[in-house]
Amino acid sequence: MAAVTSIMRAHQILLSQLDSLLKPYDLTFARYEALVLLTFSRTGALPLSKIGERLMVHPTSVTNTVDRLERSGLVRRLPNPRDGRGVLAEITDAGRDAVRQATDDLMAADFGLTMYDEDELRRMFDQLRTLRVAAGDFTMRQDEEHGGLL
Amino acid sequence: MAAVTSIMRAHQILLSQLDSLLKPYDLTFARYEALVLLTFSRTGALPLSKIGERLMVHPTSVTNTVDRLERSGLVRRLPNPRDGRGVLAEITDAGRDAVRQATDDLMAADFGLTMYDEDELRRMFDQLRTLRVAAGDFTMRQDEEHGGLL
DNA sequence: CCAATTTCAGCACCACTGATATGG
DNA sequence: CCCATATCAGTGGTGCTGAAATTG
Repeated sequence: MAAVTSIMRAHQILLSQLDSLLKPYDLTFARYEALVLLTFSRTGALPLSKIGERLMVHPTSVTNTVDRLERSGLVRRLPNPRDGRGVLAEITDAGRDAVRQATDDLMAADFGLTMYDEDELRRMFDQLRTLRVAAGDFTMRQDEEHGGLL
Repeated sequence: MAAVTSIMRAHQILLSQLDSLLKPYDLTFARYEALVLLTFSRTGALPLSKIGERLMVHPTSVTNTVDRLERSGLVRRLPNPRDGRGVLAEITDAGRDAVRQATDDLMAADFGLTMYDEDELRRMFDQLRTLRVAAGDFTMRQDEEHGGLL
């Protein structure tokens, strides 16, 4: 139970710090993750379905996230040329600028994890990986590089 | 960044599992935490302000949580005899029953952390403690025991 | 007069369900 | 005909802000 509470609180603390840092760019952490994913795709565009898979979010949530990004001009929707049912979200130049600046700010703040060194962060990742694997994370094919950022 | 993402996903995975387990009792994890806190207080009643401190949630969120618990009959509101401005949330018999059964279920499911042994869970708690301390968690006085559960 | 406690209205966000239109 | 993709409407939960009433 103590471990569960720790994860819940850690999430709460981190999210509030990151969202504060991202606010100037009209981004939330969820929207930032989606933008980063697009940045590291080969063509800067991905089907919404693929975004949902990678980020492990519900299809309706992807629609909502892309709506919000599109309204801010950071992304634009395109019909998927390889699937008439599908829609691509393509990052715009403004989107690339926003990601770049936001990432600079996040890195300057060590993603809110200044209190840990490299080894501790790696151990934390390794430990939580066990839980994520058990839940079916990490099961997608790595046919698109994303710089190991996600 | 990888560590941040891990914490976010771990939270997402755990919360969805725990909420599923708690649904039969008309509880969410947030409401369950509040009930547990009351269970381990001496008199079974606490001021809303203290609940907010302990759980690190906003005053308006405490009001909302207690509203929901009161509607389900798991808690009742009382005026605070030691502060005319204050309100106590007192756990009811139905509330104690719900906590007992819900806790049994959660323990049977190892709180969604079956894949870890005792040592790993302790290490995880210790590691995340650093972050929580930096954010001001753990700073309240321990004038009420809560069984080390929170 | 100022501060603390609680509540309320309202807003943003996330997760989900169920239904629907369209295309593979 | 069935399945996949995406969208929409709507619900519940959480987290906040700003304002108000009450009391210390």
